[in-house]
Amino acid sequence: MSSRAATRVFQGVEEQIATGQLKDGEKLDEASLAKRFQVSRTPVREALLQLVGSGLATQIPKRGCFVKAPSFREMIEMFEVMSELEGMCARLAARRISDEQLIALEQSNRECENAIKANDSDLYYHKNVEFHECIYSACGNRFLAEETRSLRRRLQSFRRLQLRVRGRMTQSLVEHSEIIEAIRSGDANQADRVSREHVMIQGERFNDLIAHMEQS
Amino acid sequence: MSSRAATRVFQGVEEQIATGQLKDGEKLDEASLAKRFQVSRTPVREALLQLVGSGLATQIPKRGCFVKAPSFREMIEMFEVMSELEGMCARLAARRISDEQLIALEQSNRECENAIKANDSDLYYHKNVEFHECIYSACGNRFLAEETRSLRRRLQSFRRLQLRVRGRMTQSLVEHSEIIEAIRSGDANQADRVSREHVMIQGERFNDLIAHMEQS
DNA sequence: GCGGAAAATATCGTATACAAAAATAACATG
DNA sequence: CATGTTATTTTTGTATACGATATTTTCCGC
Repeated sequence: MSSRAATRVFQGVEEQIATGQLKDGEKLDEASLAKRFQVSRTPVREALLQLVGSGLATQIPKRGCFVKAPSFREMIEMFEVMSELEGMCARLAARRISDEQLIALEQSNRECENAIKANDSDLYYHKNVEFHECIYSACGNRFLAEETRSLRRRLQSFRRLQLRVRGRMTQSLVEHSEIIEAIRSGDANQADRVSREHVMIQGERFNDLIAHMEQS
Repeated sequence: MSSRAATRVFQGVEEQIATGQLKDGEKLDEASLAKRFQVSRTPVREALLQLVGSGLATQIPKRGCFVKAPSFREMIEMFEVMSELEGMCARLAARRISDEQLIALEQSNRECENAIKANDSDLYYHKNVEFHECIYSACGNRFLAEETRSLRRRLQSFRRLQLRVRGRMTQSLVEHSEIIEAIRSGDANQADRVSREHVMIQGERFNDLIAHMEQS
């Protein structure tokens, strides 16, 4: 439980947008949110500011705040950028990774493997984050790492769904191995290429998922 | 004059950070800022939130807000990412640009040329922004365009200095022509490569500039 | 009955007041 | 003199109150 009311509101609304309880275009009324979260308007306003800042809402001057859930198109666009950033991280990591960092990378991939063997998709989810975190740390560009992390967080809620797609975890692991191999051998171009594909495949899976959801 | 006090404070502090009046690590005291800008603490707090959101300040819980001017290293890192994003925009634009957009791109470059002939570096600055804006629009990925714009804004104040470096404007124009040529011929790889270099050269110039400033 | 103007109402942005938490300072005790 | 405890003070976070502006409603003239 966060000590800050503003943070609670922010995360609460964020959650409700991600889960679809708050739909695109819906009005984020300050008074209603204040009542719903049992706080005053002040922290609600701060939360809304942050939501606008992180692109989850839009503020039409003197008209109010509205939910801005990413459209299908925007999701694809975000994946396109994500694949570029992941590729860049891997490319730089291939050149700059230290021995210790390489060991940590390999270790985290083994843990991914164990999670699959245990058929624990939640565990896999976390270990997968760790795997990519290793690459971000190893890219030697903290700004890039932070930007990539930020975008990852934004795609996170959708990403969690993707892993439940049949066979995705195993396939993902194969791709991880390819990434590791490229980084280990210092092949920047290959690391870049494989990482991009790793993300874009998820984008395609996401596509499948949406299509599947729309059918039912 | 902005109608919002919060915005005035935000832009004011942003400006003072960019110009070095507010130095790295300096405390952003709510009460002082409120007095300085002749407003109450409420809009000051909103401004600080936005500053933190855009990475210009850090908030240590229960300790206050502090200026976080990018270090030299961070600047280099940001340029590294910027070159990747610009490259991506150009690469996608090479594949997706429409005839009208291509014409607009060529037009804005001619205007850059005129600005140089008139030796008007301020005008060149704006026309240069327009030139790149054309590419962003043509990349067919609005999310990417917005991210690139955002990072450009963040590097903006430094960028303005770079243009005053001797001969930079003319050199920049040559690079623009190369970018246009690559995009016109639909050579995505070339567009990517040239655009990256276009940005990275600026990064290097920035490096020169800093080195020069440190000497004096 | 319809269009437009004016009043009423809602809502946003800002100011101020208050409460809670933490840092600093002062003090007492060993 | 040092250390631990307590009090003071600073500062943060939240609530509420007020003024301004936009929107809606109502009412009057046509």
